[in-house]
Amino acid sequence: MPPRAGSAAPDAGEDTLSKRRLKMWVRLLGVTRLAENHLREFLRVNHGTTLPRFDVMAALWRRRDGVTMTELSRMLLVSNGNATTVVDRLEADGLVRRTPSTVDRRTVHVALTEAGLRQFEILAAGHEAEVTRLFAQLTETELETLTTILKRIGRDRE
Amino acid sequence: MPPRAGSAAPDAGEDTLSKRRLKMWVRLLGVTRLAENHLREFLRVNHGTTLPRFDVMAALWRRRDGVTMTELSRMLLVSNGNATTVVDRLEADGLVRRTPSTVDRRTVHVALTEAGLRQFEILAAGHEAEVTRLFAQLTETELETLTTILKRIGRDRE
DNA sequence: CGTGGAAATTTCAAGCTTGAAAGATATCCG
DNA sequence: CGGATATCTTTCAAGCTTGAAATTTCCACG
Repeated sequence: MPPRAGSAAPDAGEDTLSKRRLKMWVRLLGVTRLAENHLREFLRVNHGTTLPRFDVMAALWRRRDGVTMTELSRMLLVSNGNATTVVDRLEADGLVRRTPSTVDRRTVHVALTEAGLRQFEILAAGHEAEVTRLFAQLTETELETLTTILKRIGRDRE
Repeated sequence: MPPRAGSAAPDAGEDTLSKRRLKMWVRLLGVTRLAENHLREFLRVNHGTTLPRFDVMAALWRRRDGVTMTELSRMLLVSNGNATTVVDRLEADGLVRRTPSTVDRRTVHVALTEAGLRQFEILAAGHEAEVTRLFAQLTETELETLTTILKRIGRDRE
């Protein structure tokens, strides 16, 4: 690999910018999968539940007065069919409730039940502790920097 | 929310450190899902393939002389059963090949076939371009910073 | 040499996920 | 009003994923 002659690159190694973006993405994916695997294991062993169920409950916790199925699937970045089946199971377990909308008969409002609310509060505490453990090695500065950059990426795409 | 009296926090808002870690994780997950959804769509529409298939092929590309099933599942951070089924399908399509190990009869070596190699080279070019587009808005500095922090997180956990 | 435990792979059931199609309802506009 | 178009949800087939069990093989140690 010959050094590019007239290049303005500040000698950050052999890689093109494109390759560096690719490597960053591979790392990003790796860190995310590692954390997801860890959290899945935690939820399974300590609470007998799963990541997708937790995600749905967390979304419904944030929007306490209820959301439509479409809103839910957009919040979670999953397909509408997926949202349906996870909500089906949670509903069967009495953790969420579907209520037909009165103003638009196409839509359904989904919300946590009392039982769902109580269970989520327990799950959330453990989950937060686990996330803290997972990222404990980050300094406050790194945390801020990371959050800032991630916000910038998400922009225009949410 | 009363400000904590003797706190040493540099007024970065109302959140505890723990909540900020949680929010960072939520952003991290969001950015990753967004990018994954985008890449899945790209592979499906432009190449008629899927993300897990691409991931397996990419791993086999990096380790050209072949890996065992266990190595493969560790590289991808997925279960061994999962690796088996994805490799099954790729093998049925003639893109990868299983070869029983001569030294350890429990293990199998998996590698890309010629056809798999050729296909992967095409996929990889498109994939890289797409990743570049996805993260185009990051400056070089941000890219370096992000990569450094992600490396630090991955450490001790890989 | 044998035996017991460890490691590699596959198999399987259950749940997750997507993308497309179908059915119901709403909205726009001529 | 009425028809075309769009939106919301569910359903379904196919593929993905996990975690546990079963099978085979290896290795350490008595």
